[in-house]
Amino acid sequence: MSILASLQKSTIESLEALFGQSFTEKDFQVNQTKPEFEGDYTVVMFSLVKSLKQSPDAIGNQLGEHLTKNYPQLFSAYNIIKGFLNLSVADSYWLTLLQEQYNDICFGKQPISGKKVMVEYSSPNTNKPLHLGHLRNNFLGWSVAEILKANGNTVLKSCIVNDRGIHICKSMIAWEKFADGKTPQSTNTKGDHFVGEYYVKFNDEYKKEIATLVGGGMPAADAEKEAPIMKATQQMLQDWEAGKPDVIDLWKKMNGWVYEGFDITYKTIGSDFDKMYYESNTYLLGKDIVQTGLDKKVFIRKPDGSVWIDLTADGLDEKLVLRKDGTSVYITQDIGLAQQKWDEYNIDKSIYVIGDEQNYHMKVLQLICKKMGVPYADDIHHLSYGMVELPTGKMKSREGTVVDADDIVAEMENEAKQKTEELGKVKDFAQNELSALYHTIGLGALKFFLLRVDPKKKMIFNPEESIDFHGFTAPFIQYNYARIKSVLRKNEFIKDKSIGTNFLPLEKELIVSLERYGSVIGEAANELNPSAIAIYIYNIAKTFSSFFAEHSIANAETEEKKQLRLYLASMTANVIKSGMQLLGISVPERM
RNA sequence: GGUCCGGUAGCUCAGUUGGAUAGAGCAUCAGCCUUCUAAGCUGAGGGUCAUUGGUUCGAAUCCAAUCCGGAUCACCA
Repeated sequence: MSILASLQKSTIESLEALFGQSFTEKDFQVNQTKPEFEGDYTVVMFSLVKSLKQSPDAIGNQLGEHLTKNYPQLFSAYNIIKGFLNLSVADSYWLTLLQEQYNDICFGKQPISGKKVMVEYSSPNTNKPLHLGHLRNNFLGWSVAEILKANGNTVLKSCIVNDRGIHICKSMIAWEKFADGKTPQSTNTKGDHFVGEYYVKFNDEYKKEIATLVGGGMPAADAEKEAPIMKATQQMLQDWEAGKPDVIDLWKKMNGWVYEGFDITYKTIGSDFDKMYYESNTYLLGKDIVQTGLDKKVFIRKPDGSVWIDLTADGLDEKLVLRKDGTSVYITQDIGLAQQKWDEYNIDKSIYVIGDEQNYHMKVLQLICKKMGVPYADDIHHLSYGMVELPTGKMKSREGTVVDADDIVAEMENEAKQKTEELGKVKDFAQNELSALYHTIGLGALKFFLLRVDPKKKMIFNPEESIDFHGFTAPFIQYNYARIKSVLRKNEFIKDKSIGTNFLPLEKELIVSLERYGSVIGEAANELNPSAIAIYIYNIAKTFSSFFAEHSIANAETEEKKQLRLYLASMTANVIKSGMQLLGISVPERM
């Protein structure tokens, strides 16, 4: 049990003993004590004043007295300032914690609870390479999955690949028209980048054709539909759906190129999946559910044959679920795929990591599920994250204004290489060790940069300014980890040696922070928010860094102090490594 | 226009769900390497928490109105 939970429990027991009423942890608030006051945790008295009809200080005195007298193993002292009861946790509590946990790599994590969660993330299109926005999605999804695991859930990572549709046909048409038989191999280009070039080519050509038509006097709206390359693309989509062999062959060939490219990127950034869904397999799903919905009168069929759901009563609009020709739309397959996930895996919760531009869509999906009365409707959760934008605005693959994923990773690794060489601390590393280190630092800095902010906030990335390696960054945390490991390599624990009986302020601050790790994992899991972990780990590293500058471990005043500090350092290293792992960031033994 | 999200230091962001004098990093300035890794440490300056009103012991946090920015409201996905 965490010290916070113990404090809540003992406070309830004390209040009940003192005042003969029953209480819950919601009747009072517990905070960490501000550094300018004496104590570790603070119980705020004001909320108790009304029901107890006594002054805050009077209640605080009785409670503080009762807690220190009856729970001496937990609390050693108290003071009251303006209605805040500040409690000092007994040093023996922290010392015991340290002795028991200093070398436990599972510290803070929950045992398996049996809950099964699916996290869908990444969801790429097979007509272009991944960009910085996809990286935010990938890092978030992967990290949330790890955080949920650490909190006791069984997690399945899934991915729906957007591998068919008009946008895929666009790059296919452009390749047919302009490539002259070129391939990724013949041009020595990564497959996803190769295909992406033709997606851009399509749009260039499409714009030209529109301009010509408009120049000839056609209204712009008509020109968009009448442009020959667009008509050819639409014909190709129909041929694809009809299964025309040469189109299918081309589709398979070009998707194959993209997958070869994606495999490399996913391997580099450390994304993995337990289950792949392909839209080419799922796009017909959901049609039978629409029929059920019609029978249940959840959906309505209009005279032209199209099927709709009326969500105006819920503050939304009428939404199409089936076209008049009977073909399905985006939401139709999502309804079907949601069902399939439950049928296949018997999951308790389904999390979709999707950008906030699709908030409306996901709301509609959930509402439809509710109205259909499916049992999992409330267990669908949209983890909505903000877009990554450039100072000039949104990134657009069509127009080539994107920060490419492969490029930015390579740049970060290169940056790591330069800085490492400047510092010259690892001159004895072999070449493969060096490249591994650059990867760890460069990718770590990038992941941390994208994960340290609240997911739901949009973020602006300025390619002109390089991502920092100092301060609130992964390299700073990694650096502190490496410093600890260095100390631990040079100084051995002494068996059965006592670790003394008290703490200096920075030692205390560190152990109090370390103790909170489990609670932080719990919070991050509840809120699906990796930034909670990032901020916490950074603060641990920062506290350690101050401590490290202030006090010597190797030359501590006494053997006891040295042992205590070695334990503290060891536990700090474990928590840093564990927390960074939840973010998908590894930590080097040296740097 | 409807719905939703956001506005905190020059910049990028925290702010424990209503608690004590609003905190970090970057940038600026001043110190600190003959001792465990200076990708570091210590200190300084920097704030009308968009604005106005309300709720109460107490508001950056909750409510209302207003201003500004963004997303979305396709027989696209």
